Amino acid sequence: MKTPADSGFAFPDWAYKPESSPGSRQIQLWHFILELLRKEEYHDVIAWQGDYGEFVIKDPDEVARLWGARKCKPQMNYDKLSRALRYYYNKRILHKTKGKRFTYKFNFNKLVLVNYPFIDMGSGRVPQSAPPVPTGGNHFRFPPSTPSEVLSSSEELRSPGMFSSVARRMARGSVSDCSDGTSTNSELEEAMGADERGMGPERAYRGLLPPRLPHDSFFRVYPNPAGLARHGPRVHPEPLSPFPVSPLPGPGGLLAPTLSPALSMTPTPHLPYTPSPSLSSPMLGSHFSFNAEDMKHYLQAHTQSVYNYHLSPRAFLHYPNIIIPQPHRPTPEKPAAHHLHGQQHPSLFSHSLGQQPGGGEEGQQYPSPFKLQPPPLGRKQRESGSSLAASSSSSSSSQSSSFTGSSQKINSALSAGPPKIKVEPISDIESEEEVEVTDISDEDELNHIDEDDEGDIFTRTARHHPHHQLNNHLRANGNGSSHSAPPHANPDDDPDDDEEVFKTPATPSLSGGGLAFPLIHLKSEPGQAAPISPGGTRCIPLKLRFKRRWSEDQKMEADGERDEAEDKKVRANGEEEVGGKREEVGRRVGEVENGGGREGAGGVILGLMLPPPPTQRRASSELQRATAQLSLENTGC
DNA sequence: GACGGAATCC
DNA sequence: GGATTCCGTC
Repeated sequence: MKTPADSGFAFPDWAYKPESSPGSRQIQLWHFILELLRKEEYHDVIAWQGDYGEFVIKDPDEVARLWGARKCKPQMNYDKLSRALRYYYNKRILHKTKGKRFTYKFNFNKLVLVNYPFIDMGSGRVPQSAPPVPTGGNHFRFPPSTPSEVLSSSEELRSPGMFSSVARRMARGSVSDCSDGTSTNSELEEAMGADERGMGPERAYRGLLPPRLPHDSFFRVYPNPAGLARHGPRVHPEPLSPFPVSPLPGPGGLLAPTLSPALSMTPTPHLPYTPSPSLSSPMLGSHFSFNAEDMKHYLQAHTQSVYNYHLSPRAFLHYPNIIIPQPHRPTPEKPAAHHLHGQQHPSLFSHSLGQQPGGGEEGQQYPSPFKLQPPPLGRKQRESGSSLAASSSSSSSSQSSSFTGSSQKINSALSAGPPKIKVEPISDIESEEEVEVTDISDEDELNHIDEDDEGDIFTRTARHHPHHQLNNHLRANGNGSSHSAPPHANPDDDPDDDEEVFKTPATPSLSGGGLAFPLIHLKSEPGQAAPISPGGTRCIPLKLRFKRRWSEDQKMEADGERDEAEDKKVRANGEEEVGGKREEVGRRVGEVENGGGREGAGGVILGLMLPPPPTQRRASSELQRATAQLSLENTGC
């Protein structure tokens, strides 16, 4: 059982970060930890112990030394290393086992979802050291509800040794170019068996993968488009529940997936198990058994759900061409239409999901079957009432392009009154306790998804996105399309943002595909004409929009000119107050001019400020000038 | 020992 | 971005 070297657990090449490439010093600490953990040579230094995924650093100094050697940081010590480990807390990669010294616990679920988002599901290799399937055959059993239900403490079972190939590869890639002669990697290399050394990466990994099933079969969406979301972990603990499972295959190897550790390392009833933020909560009260076919479906759904709701936005930065459905929600009762079938629009997935530098063929090989879907509406957002409805109703547009942290700034600028949306760093928003859902969906079946431990990263980051805000504002002003204004209307001079929004393929038209909502084109090719929304409304250039507003306000101001004299008298008494307002407005204008709002955030800010109250007419004038200037700067729509 | 902020490096 | 380094706090 515990023969990691023989397990053959294979990750596809794309699963390996370039940091893991041979000679790279950029190996991440958690990689390294796993690397050590799989080596029996280092079991006196660090070893799996305790609950599943839990390990103890038996010799902190030595681990630090090894790490330092690996990173060519001779000054490394446990204090520094532990600091690095603590940074993993927020990332949910790791957490501390309270009360146990030097004991940490991997959150493989998060670890893999973030770092191995496109784990190959077509490989025929299965981790033999994965948690066992008690019943064998094609059936899987979910972990016990509570740790107390399992008493077995087999070290072997605890140890997620299916990382063997990963670690093997990491070991291969961990050859340090340090010349101090203390390279940990040399030790690790030596620790590897001859068979491992003899097998090149191509054979050891890539060779294991094909033949693969096409993605459209692997990631085929269920007949019920909403089925994915309907099988949430807590409300409907059904086979599609998006929590990890032990994907051991049946004799026929129906699944035969090369699963992410998150999936494969799920504890079984034999394993002691302590709920962890992301592993346990969906499992609570779940005790299932189902066949491999169900498992396959689940895995498909799970994988897709990862992309819909759970994946770290960072992972998406590598997949710039994803098209995000832009739900138009005149009738919130149509959430099912959000779930698109990948095979229906294969062109949508023509973009590459591969992220391996220099390995573009991988991405071409595996076009994305995923599209982001509007996350469900959370309780808090639902309860927030209609005041937020306008914002929520267009949140779907925001999700399409808001994998940036910059939206937080915008959100704060937009927030008037008590914030209804809690904006947190990405690293913090995955907290199960902190999940706040903002979506346009009213369908309860969807809502529990966002209560997953994985959190709804996209949801929260997306809904604050300036694109969304601007679109929302434009709609509110009646200037925009009845549908979401394409983000083309947004000035986006920030090249950084360009990297963080999904790019739209040349053939993005899903509008004719029977979708109940139009797609939002997150980014168009340079020079591309403003798209026509499915409703037929052409994008109104921001410049023109500002111009209109400018004209209106000019007219209004001219009308109010007659009152100016009287106003001055009043102002003479209230100069201080008005000045304060002017200062405030000026400050906000300054934010715009200073680029305080990216991606058209200025328009958003301005939009919320308009029309100004009569007492701020002068400030409005300044604002208008700033607006005009801004509009001139924003040439594109 | 553990935690996390802050500055800094790469 | 992912550490590394330093440090104050508990």
